Amino acid sequence: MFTLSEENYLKTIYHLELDTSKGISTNAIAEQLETKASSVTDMIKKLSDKEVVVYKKYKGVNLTDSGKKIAANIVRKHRLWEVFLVEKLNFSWDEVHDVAEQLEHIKSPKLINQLDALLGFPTHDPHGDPIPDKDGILNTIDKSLLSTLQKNESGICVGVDDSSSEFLQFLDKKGIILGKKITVLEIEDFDNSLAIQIEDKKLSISNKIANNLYIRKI
Amino acid sequence: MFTLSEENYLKTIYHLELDTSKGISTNAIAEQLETKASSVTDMIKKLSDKEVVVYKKYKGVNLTDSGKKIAANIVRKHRLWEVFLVEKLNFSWDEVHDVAEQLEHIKSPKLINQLDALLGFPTHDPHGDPIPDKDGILNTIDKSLLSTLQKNESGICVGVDDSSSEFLQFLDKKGIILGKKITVLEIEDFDNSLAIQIEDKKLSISNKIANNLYIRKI
DNA sequence: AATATATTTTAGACTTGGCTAAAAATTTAT
DNA sequence: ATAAATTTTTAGCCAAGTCTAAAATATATT
Repeated sequence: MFTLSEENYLKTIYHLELDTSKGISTNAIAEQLETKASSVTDMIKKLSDKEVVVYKKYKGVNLTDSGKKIAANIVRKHRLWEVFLVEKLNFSWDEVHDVAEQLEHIKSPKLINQLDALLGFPTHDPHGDPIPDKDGILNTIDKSLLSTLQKNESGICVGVDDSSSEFLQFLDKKGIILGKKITVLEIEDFDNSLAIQIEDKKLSISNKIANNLYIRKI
Repeated sequence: MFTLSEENYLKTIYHLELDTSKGISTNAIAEQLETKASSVTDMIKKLSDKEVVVYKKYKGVNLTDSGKKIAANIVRKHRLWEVFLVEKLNFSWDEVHDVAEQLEHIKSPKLINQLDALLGFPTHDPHGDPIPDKDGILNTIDKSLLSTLQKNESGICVGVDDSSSEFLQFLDKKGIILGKKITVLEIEDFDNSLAIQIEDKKLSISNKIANNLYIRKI
């Protein structure tokens, strides 16, 4: 069994491993968890003793298969709870993260299986991130940043990179909603801002926005 | 804000105060929490500093109004989660306690209010215990132990005293369900066992059972 | 009322998870 | 290739929450 702290470390390493194939540095972990590298070193030793990570001094850390499974299960719980909060409890997608961060540590396999069923076995959370299955397998779909579309190309909005409250509320305000079709009408050379069409609305968005919004090309 | 441990102490004192009007002894708390009296003394000092309990050395402890409110809110969360598990996730009433024990510590007022609404503002948990309202007020109903009924008297089954898994499963097996009408057909002098009628079934139950089952007299 | 018994508190220690500051190893730059 | 800069680890300390053993207080007995 793992403590709250251990679970948070595993989850953090899991997320960091999705971006790089190398060993995860103590510094990178410390930054994510808002703690100090020295504390990370201590914790990694514990996790290494429990055989959920492999650790070579000064060389970074990686999850073992068993560690990966545990971490994926925490992510699974987090994302299922997010779906629950939005679908059943009328939370908006920018309100769910902190609560899911707490709920993900509840230990009860039956609870999660039943929750999964209640929600109709969702495959993605409210931000478009995939929900790992019971075995920790991630069903990743083929998504691209909106900024990679050429003029006159279209895509279905399928997720966000930045899922901060501010960004999500901004998208709400603009009427940008997952599942909607976006067409690039124009790309401005001088600042890479985009003129896009979503539903029957035309709007202009900055390059920064386009770099944080995922679409599935069509 | 209160730690997990502090919340568990407050909840325990709250429950103990429902039984006696005196100060709650450190020993009583230690027994409930499966810890040692010395640990309880330490924690009580902390809670006293935070002004959620009043404490006189060697004289036991009591909740302040503010402590009572906090404790009632934890109990409220516990019981709402129990209803959720039974009503929405198909848990049986003997499976909910341990999970609710975890869920009661999740901090999010919106979560609880929405959950309350989703469940239709229930007044009692699956064991018949009342759910404190937002202000911590307990809507206690007039209930008696089944063992207090005389021959040929009847009552509606409204709760259990012992809510251990074993007892609850026993009741399931016998077909004794909250809300059903029970009539005492016979009281045996030598062991105080009861012959009862519930729905169209007649069965015999021991005095121990009758001492753990609440009914509302009719 | 004095003593015996039971309860409660204090004192000191341990574990977990964290910190700072200094030392060690690694990487980058000259 | 060596010096400088950066990263990582080690060493030692701290707070929360718990424990055991001993001391203090309260309660029960004669």
